[in-house]
Amino acid sequence: MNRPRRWKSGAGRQTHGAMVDERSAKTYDFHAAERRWQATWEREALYRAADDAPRDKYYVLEMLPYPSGDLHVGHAKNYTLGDAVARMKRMHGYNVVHPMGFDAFGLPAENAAIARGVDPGVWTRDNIANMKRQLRLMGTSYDWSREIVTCEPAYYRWNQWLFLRMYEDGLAYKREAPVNWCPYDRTVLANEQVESGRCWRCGALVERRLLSQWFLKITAYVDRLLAGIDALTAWPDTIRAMQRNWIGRSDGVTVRFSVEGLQATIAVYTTRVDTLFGVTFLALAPEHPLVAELVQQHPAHRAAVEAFAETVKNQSELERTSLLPKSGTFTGGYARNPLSGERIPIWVTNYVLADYGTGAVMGVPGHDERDFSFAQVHGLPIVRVIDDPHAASPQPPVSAYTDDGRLIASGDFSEMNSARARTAIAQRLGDLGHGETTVNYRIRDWLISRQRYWGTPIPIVYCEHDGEVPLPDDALPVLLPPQSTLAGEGSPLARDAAFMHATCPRCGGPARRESDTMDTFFESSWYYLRYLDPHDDRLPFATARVDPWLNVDQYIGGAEHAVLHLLYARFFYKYFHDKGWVHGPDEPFAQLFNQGMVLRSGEKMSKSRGNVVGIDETADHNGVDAMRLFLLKATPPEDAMEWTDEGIAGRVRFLDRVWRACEPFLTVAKEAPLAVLPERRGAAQHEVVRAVAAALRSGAEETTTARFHYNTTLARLDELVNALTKLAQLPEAASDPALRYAVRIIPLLLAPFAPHIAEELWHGMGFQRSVHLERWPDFDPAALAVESIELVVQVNGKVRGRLAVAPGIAEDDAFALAIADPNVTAHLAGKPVRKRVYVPDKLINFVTA
RNA sequence: GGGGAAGUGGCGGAACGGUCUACGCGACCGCCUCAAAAGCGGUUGAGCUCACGCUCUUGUGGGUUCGAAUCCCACCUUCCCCA
Repeated sequence: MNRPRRWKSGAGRQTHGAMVDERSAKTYDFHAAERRWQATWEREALYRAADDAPRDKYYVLEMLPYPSGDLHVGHAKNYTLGDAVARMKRMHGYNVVHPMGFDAFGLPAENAAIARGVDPGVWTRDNIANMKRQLRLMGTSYDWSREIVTCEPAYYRWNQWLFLRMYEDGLAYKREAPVNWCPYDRTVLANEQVESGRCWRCGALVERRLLSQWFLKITAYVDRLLAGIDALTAWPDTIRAMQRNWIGRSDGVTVRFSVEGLQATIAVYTTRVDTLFGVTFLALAPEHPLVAELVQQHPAHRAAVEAFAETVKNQSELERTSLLPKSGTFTGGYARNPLSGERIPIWVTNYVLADYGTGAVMGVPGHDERDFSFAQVHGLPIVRVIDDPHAASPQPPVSAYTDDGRLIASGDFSEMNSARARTAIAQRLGDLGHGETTVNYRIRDWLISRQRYWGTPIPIVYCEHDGEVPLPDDALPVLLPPQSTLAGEGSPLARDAAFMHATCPRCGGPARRESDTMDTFFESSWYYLRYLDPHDDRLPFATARVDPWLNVDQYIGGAEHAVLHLLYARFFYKYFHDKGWVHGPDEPFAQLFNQGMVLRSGEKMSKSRGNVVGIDETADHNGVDAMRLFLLKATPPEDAMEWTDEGIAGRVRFLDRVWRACEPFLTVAKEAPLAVLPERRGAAQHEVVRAVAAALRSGAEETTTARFHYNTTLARLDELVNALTKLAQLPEAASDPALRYAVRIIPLLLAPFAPHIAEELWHGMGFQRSVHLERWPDFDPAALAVESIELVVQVNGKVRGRLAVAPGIAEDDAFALAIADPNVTAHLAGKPVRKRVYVPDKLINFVTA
């Protein structure tokens, strides 16, 4: 860890003592510089964001990390990008707030506690200490005075406070519902945390269980969440599309079927009401409330229906909706088609879910694939009511025809096209009182109950006399009891007698606490507001403190949170808006940037694959600046990049080249003026000054456009250092104004990307104040002007000549030169020129007949 | 099945209607050295040609245009999300 010098370049040191001394004086010692400057920045609180500063604000935020332990270079890519943006914005004069904290509740800590017998709090805080060390080691410019740790009572009490406000407003409620149960983590999961029927954390197949659970009513905001997506033009289209799909708005019709012998009707929701005349059965979820009445009416079917319901009960959503043949059984009951009057058998099936739509669907096997396969297995009739224009329908049909088309065998509606029929049939159903148009959403309320220990206790008690009672604010926080027994069946808190014992705030009688804790996504739904008022002990955040900073200008994180965190946070923010706790923009995150992963040998880095490249080793072997430069240089930041030993070595070499080119001239460079372009004595000087301007322009443009393709900016820096290396070899280089200008400005160009060597060079020139308090210089377009440009001459679109001409050459002169070019003349070969295209300073194109 | 993103030298990428391949990596040649490493300088898409040059080349095939990696259509492949 503390080896004083690096591992690869500057070779010979380890074997030839004389060379060590000779060369090391000239070689950049990144270890010493990086340690020294990190300590200095920390001591001077260089990155503290001032709340009262009058300058333009800029809030740059990286997604709150889970403190899982060691960071690797994949994490570093994310933080390096955010840090470069923050530094660049500071250099452009913005008052930047760039905070960091830890999403510290959650299952890994609890599972580690069970596996190794350590306290989850101790495990978490140890990890946080290590991660903070590593984040500092990376040279990041966080304002640590704003740090938050979500497992601390000073933070989670405000989760409880917010929960109580939502409870008062009817947005937090408890109900019994079939829920996703992960048998491995022994807790329920939100729908957003189930991926292809499996637990998002452990991959276990999720089961369905009927449990009483706490929900947040995100569906109350669904229209605003959907409409808001349109305004998020600075978000990646992929994320916007994913959120739209997840919300899943569909416009359809609710149809009510009367049931023979019962007063009740069965409501179904369909987007294909044009196929209503093709209904040959109704399919109910086994949990549908009418099932009990139907079996009472038809006792012969009771045993079969009840047995079926029992087998379905524990099936996962995946098993029910996509695997294997659909199963079901007849209830004995019949309904009537409200338009055709046809008699329709009522079945219970596994593929209809109780909590989606109405818990019942109309079975149209002629035009729906799942209905088709169900009808085939159970011998139900398959009727075509939409004409298939491509194929003469075989009888019986061999597949469902799911496209729109011309209606047939549909009474008055025959011959209409599907779109028109949907409107007409909805109208008729409305007139008859058998249905109406309905908007349906795929998204369901957010289930926040977790039957685990390491989370925010839900501030509710159950009183024998008053029932469910919310705690008053002055009873907060409800603290997590220490030393709970974590292993075993059921919720750890429920087994903690001392915790569970409570007093009813209403009647003073004995009460039992809620033993569920909150989903950790609750914490991360509002943390970015707490950063702006991190020590408030009266409110989660004060409106007057957060408003001036809102909203977040640039949010940076992985795409995996597209429908989890990013949807929840938007929901919370809209609620806060309604409460008047925040004002200003309608959305919390103005711009979103999804950075790509770091791969090793083509695979994602993970401990289980054993291909992790750690921060500590990389910092030790190559230096932090080299690591940052490689992460930014290899690809555009949104792309996945491959970590290679050759790639990082290339950046170590680059920094050595910077040092060798600049270090001998530091003492003479300090007084070089930056406001005016230096005298340029020859081509080498012109090239250096041009390269400076190109790098300045690139860095500024990538920042203001929020494209952040600093890979191209760093390419311009490579060119600058290449040019400077050449210039530095000329005699009398030390007195060259162009060289002094470049050496003076290079620390400023490096500052956002390689902050340590930038500071080392800057102080080497004799400046006392940090380079990170300096401005990004304006570039002078005059520096980009060249004496001679290459004008391309094409004949019929093919390059036939290149002319070296002065920029701004007159069109007539350019054509005269072009015509005189022997190769151009040869290709024109006396053919008449039909058209001449002229792009000034770029190209001429002769088009012949 | 639906939605989205992307296919450019040996490799990562640049260019996003005007010279295809900036910059880096790798490879090769030279200088320095007793030698090597490091460093510095140079070469590096393919084919044809003694050479001047010519032809081809941005997944494939069409289209628009004086001109297409870039815009449009179809297809192929890879990755991501939702079923």
